[in-house]
Amino acid sequence: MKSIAVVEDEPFMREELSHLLQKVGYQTITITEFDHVADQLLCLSPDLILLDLNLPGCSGFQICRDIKQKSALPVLVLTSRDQMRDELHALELGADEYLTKPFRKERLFARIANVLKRYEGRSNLLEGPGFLLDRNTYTLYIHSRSVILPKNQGKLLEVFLTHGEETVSKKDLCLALWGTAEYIDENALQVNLTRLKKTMLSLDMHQQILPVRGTGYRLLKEGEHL
Amino acid sequence: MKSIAVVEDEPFMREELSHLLQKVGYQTITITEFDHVADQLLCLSPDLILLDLNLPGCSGFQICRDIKQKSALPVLVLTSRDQMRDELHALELGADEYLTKPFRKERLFARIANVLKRYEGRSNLLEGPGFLLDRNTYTLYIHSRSVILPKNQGKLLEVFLTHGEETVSKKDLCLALWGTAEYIDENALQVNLTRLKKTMLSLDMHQQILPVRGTGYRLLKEGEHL
DNA sequence: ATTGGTACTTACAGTTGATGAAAGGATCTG
DNA sequence: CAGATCCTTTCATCAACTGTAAGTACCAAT
Repeated sequence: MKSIAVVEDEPFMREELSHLLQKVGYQTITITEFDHVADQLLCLSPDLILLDLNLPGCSGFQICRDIKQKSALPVLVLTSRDQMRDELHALELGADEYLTKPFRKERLFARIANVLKRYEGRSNLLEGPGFLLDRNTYTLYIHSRSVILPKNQGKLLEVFLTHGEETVSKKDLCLALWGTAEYIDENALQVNLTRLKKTMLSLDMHQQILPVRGTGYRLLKEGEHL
Repeated sequence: MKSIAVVEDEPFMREELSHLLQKVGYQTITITEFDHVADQLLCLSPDLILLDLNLPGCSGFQICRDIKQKSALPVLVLTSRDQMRDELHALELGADEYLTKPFRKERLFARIANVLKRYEGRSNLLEGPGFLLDRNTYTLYIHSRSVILPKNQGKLLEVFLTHGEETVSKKDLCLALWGTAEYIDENALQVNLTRLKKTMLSLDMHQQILPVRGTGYRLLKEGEHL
């Protein structure tokens, strides 16, 4: 069953929404504490977020931005503000849909189904700057092309992506490749890294892998120049 | 530059749209012949389709369905009908967005940008009933899982999907596999079909491949039982 | 500048998995 | 039942990924 997080401060509305959604077969999670909403949501990681814009003490826009920055969770903005500016703003921030209150429940359901369908199968897609990586198959999507990375290269790239811009120790890399750090074959790791670098180059990925002497490796930050 | 196909029968509106879109940096393709619209669009394969529902002599719904069945091109339905029923219907058929006329151009642009962003990198995804197939890598997405099909199985599935529910001749299948129908190795084709069937079974795909005696093969229709 | 350590490159061979050939079995249709 | 059509299994070949090995380039401190 798909779960939907309802972020809405007005208690009656919140209950109503939750009830409606449950009736058509969704599991609902209601947010009642409006501090650190984005963090709460990231922690709960529902299948979809219904987000009201008018919240006490915090901006719905900000929440939307935070969520989109730190995850790929779908966000459906639901609000009584009927301002064009708001809608454009929300969409710019990465909201997936925008509905104004009052709404017909059929419309809401249709939009929810639409967004959920749209996200189907993306659950194991890792987002990198300018590309996507499927954690299962190590299929890499970049500039409307797609390539299958060899397993080892995929694993390495996956580790780098999940570590953001921090340095990843060789131990961790070996662990990811062979499940053990016991016997570290530095050379094999080295060769695999070289191969990954080569394929990344051939795909015009501006992302680069830099050595951190004596420690490990890290991704070149966006906009960073050596 | 992204290209947008405008499907709109009213000449003034069509020109207006085309002009607006060009001003903000899109290349536009206007459809002026309303026979076989879906085929025209598939052939042109623009980055996005702006589709009016009220067309002379053909149903916008049908066009939408056809397009979605044979491709994964993004469709933004734009219409003067303000019926809830139409909107729900369009969304069910797979439309990506629904806007009613009259519209503010900012809203249109925002939605277009939204849809385009959403489709980024997915240009070569083929949509089947309940799954997606990457035509490049033959990565299959189903039930939030993903599997890489061997090239031959991928090619076969691709052919079936692009043929909808029609029967595909063995000649066509051989052509897809080996680029030639000259020397048809019936057996090799057979073996590859069997393999595809097996993997489809193992993935719980309710879709099945049926033989059409003496002719070729076809996909089991949705909901059809043997 | 030299030197020891670290990072990189290249070539090669083993392994794995996809493919097509072959042969025989199952199923359909008249 | 007979002939055609369709299916299954097994096996050898081939391509691609991987680790090994050996050697080269780079760096940083003395």
